[in-house]
Amino acid sequence: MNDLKRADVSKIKNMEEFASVSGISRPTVSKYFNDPKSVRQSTREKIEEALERFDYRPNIYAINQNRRLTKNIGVVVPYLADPFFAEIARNIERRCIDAGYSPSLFSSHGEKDLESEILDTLRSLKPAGVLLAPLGRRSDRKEIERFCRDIPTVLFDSNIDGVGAAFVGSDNFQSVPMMVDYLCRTGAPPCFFEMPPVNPNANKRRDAYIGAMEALGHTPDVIRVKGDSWAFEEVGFAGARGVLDDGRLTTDTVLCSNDRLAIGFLAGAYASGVTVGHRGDKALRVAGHDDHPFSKFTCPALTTVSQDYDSISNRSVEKLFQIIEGGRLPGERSETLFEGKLVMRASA
Amino acid sequence: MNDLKRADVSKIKNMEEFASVSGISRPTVSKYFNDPKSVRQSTREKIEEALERFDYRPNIYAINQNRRLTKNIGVVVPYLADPFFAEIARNIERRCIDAGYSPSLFSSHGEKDLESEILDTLRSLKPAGVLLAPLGRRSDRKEIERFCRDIPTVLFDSNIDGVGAAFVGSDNFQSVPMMVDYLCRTGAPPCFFEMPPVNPNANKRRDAYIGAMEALGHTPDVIRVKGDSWAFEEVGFAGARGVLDDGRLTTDTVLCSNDRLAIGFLAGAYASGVTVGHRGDKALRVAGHDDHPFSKFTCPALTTVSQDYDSISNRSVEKLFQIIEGGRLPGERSETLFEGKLVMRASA
DNA sequence: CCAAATTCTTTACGCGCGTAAAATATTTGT
DNA sequence: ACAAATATTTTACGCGCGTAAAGAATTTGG
Repeated sequence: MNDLKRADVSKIKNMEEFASVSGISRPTVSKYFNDPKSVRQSTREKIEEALERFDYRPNIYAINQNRRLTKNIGVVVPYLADPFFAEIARNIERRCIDAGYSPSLFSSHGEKDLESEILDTLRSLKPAGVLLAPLGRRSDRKEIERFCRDIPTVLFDSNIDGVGAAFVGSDNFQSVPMMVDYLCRTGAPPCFFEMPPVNPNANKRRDAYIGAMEALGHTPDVIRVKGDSWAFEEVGFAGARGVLDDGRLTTDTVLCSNDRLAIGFLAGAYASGVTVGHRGDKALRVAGHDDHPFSKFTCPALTTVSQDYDSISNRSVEKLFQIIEGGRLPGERSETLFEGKLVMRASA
Repeated sequence: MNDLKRADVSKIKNMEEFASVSGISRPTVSKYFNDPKSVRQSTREKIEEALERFDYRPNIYAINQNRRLTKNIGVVVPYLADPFFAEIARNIERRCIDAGYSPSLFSSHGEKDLESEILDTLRSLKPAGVLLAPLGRRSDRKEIERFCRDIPTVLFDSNIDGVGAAFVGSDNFQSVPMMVDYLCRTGAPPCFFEMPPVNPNANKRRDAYIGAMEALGHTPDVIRVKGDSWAFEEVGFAGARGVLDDGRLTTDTVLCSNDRLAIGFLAGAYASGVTVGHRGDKALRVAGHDDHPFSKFTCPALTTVSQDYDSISNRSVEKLFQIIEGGRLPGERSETLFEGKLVMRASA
């Protein structure tokens, strides 16, 4: 009674106290918090009743110190200021929480050193698993390999051959040819507008473009502009102005290697007084790739290929849980590629 | 020697082992990790030398369990898919890391419940302090108040009167009148295009608009459109189409309550075939507020008021550190407002 | 109603580190 | 070179919880 009264005024400070006010032993309470279903129904009710009267949460530091494996999931994206990744991160976080894990979100901000730093930080978090969208070509491959050997890691968005337990992304060799095909059916064959590839997707898309054009009997025309930062819009803008003002374009149709580049391109075209749209009265057609959240709101709205955020994030998380809960069976490294869908808007 | 050899092959597993291989006692090593400058130079060198030979990092869970106060900083933004917040978060994270703290980033995703959940999670992280940009009107005020009583918290971007140790944001009553003044000098007085305010800034901006118009001898004209989600672009798009197609506009100049709304408005105007720009041959002038990272790339580029990301994030962090390191002196609740700068682009 | 199976309690130890106190060593100032 | 100031070592305890083992209590099945 004395204990109860004290606990009533001041807050519960540890599991011992909480166990006593709930009338259950501490080890059982501990078991409850690890998995509520692992204790008898009547016991569970007692605990949950106490949980309503007193607000107590186990100390996560003490928990994690003693568990072999924490319930933490690391989530790393290359660039959080890109709404594409923000959206995927959002999805992933929710899935993890729903599955009883604690996600921690990190952004490499396009910097190799920061990416490595983050991996180091993650190590000390002793996470159950990690979902990693690498920077790509900028990444320190060795570093990431080492990391993946120690901690179950699923790569997404940007692949690194043979690294990690699985890869989930989109199938550029399906989506790009589809877009090329569409553009050729509806007008002039496109040129391909790209910047120095900061990640492997960019390369694959170029190769896919070239293959698709050749398959259709057209000569590929790749235009590479300068700029290797993650400020894609800026690069696209400057590139467009350069290309347009110099009259370097041999076709009136431009396929950009991603939407952000296309958004910059559109702005550049506008600034140069070049009209864009799929209708005949416009000077140029411009298409992108990714269905970036803002692509709906460009002027004109951007024709693009949608990447299925939901599927990619869901599958990544599923894969990771399989590996974690399957007890780290090596199995084979799996690659899951989702197909893109053509999104026809006004720009092409 | 035996110890050394063992440590050489297998990795260092705790501070005890690391202390022995570095020839320093554990408590001193502990002191070093808390603050490298707190030990003698020669000792520090010995430790850092050992640190290069063996890669050891103290177990953060054990550290945080025993420290009265952790070195964690919580960072909460309302909506991470908004590049504005992504950018601020980036700045804040860097500052925290540089100051030797570990930031943890959370996004409320526009959901009240999630915001409260995050505060709960933060509590159990026992952070030294928290930087919180609240959802605003959607926030659970009581909940946030309780939180701020327990943990040193600096609010930013969106104020809640009297809550938290400090507020850092931008001065809407300076920036909006400045924009109104500019628009009136260069053309017709603007109407104000807004959505139901999800945060106090929206309200303040409307009031500032009304005040500024009256001060200039014009009749304010506030147009409110439907939609109370955080999908501002969508709301702006639909709102623009509605307003334009119905001919509800009484002026050719539109001031939007923020850039994201303006981006949607521009897309809507384009879709409705209404030209936008500051030059006389355009049908409409449109201005925004915030200097959103994408505002440079709209068509036409958006005239807006820049919020100084850097200053806001820096000052927020500074304030928090003052409070943390000043030993939680209550002091007075300070409010810091930064002035915006007019950014003249093509849209108005 | 009884034995078997399950679940709980008790007891006890350990995780890796912070931290305090007292003893010892090193540096500093003069 | 010596006393004072500072830094380090030793020793020891505790943080809050996971977890294991053994015995006591409860539930289950027939």
